[in-house]
Amino acid sequence: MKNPLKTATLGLTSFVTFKLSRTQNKLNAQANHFLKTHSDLTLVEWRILQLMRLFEGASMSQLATEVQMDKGQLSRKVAAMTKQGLITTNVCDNDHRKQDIALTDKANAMIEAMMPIMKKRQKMLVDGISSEDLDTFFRVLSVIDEAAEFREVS
Amino acid sequence: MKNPLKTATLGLTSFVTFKLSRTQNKLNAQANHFLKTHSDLTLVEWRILQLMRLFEGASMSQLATEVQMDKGQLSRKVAAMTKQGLITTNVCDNDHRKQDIALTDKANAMIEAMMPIMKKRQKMLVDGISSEDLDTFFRVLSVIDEAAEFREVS
DNA sequence: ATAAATTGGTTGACCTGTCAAATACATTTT
DNA sequence: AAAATGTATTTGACAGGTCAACCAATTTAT
Repeated sequence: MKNPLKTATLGLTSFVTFKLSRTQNKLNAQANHFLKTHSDLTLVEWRILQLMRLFEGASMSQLATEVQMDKGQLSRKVAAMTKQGLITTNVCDNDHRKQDIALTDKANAMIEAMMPIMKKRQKMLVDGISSEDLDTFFRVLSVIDEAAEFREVS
Repeated sequence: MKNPLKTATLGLTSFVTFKLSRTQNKLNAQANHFLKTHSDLTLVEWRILQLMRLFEGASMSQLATEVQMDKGQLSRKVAAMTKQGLITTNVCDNDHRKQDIALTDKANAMIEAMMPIMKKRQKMLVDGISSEDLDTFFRVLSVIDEAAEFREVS
């Protein structure tokens, strides 16, 4: 254990958010590492590609709200990725405000190349955790996720 | 439920990191909201104050490694917060590289004023979760936290 | 039909996060 | 004691994230 959760030894234990944030930072760093060593994609780009793959046909604002991502950031990233040849955009026929966005073959190839590694990583992360524990984990996480929407205390 | 975890309905279920990141974003937004409506502190500033309170006497680099925070960012923030009168810095007598940093009365007052609200928030987040489930949650989180350090798959 | 409100997307400004290089002091080696 | 190495902090550069203003197209209300 190179870098133990020393916070546990202090009063921080009760602070769910400290631990979550810490782990989250480490996970991001790890994901970035894998992407950098196996592709030219950044984490943000990878996430956008995944999103587009999973929510095929969704508009930009749909994607943005779907994963709690800023629409401005998404807009800029989509523009950049279009320039890189990963995405094609066309104004929607029905609604001229919307953009029809789609993955190019190049993007799909990148996804296919990277996917096995990222799947292995996901498996590795939860390796050794029983499925009951994992269920509980997700259930608790989802309760916290909902509670994170409250804007009033007490 | 204003903003359900729709990801659960897709193949994303298996992606621990997507959910964690999503929840983490929402938690940050919530913390920022509480801090903004009840104080003049940003989330980063709040975290630094907490750190200094809990790891009293620690050097900047100790604090930084302790919570996975960039030392550069910390350095800049400490400078800014010193200007705001929240922190005092003095070059350490023993080792002239180090800075002895300490909270001012103003900072301590801010912490005391804010603490009850933030504690209530933490309670609210885990309200209704049984202590067994919460234990499991933290245990699983800590396994993931360790696995996040691996830099090789398969 | 026209004004008002809403929605999808873009842009600017600014703060946060990350990485690497630079600086300055301290310790170890020779 | 000088050179090399290590450590604490600062600074620069740049990507990522957030907020708010903005424009254009569409829908709703009058």
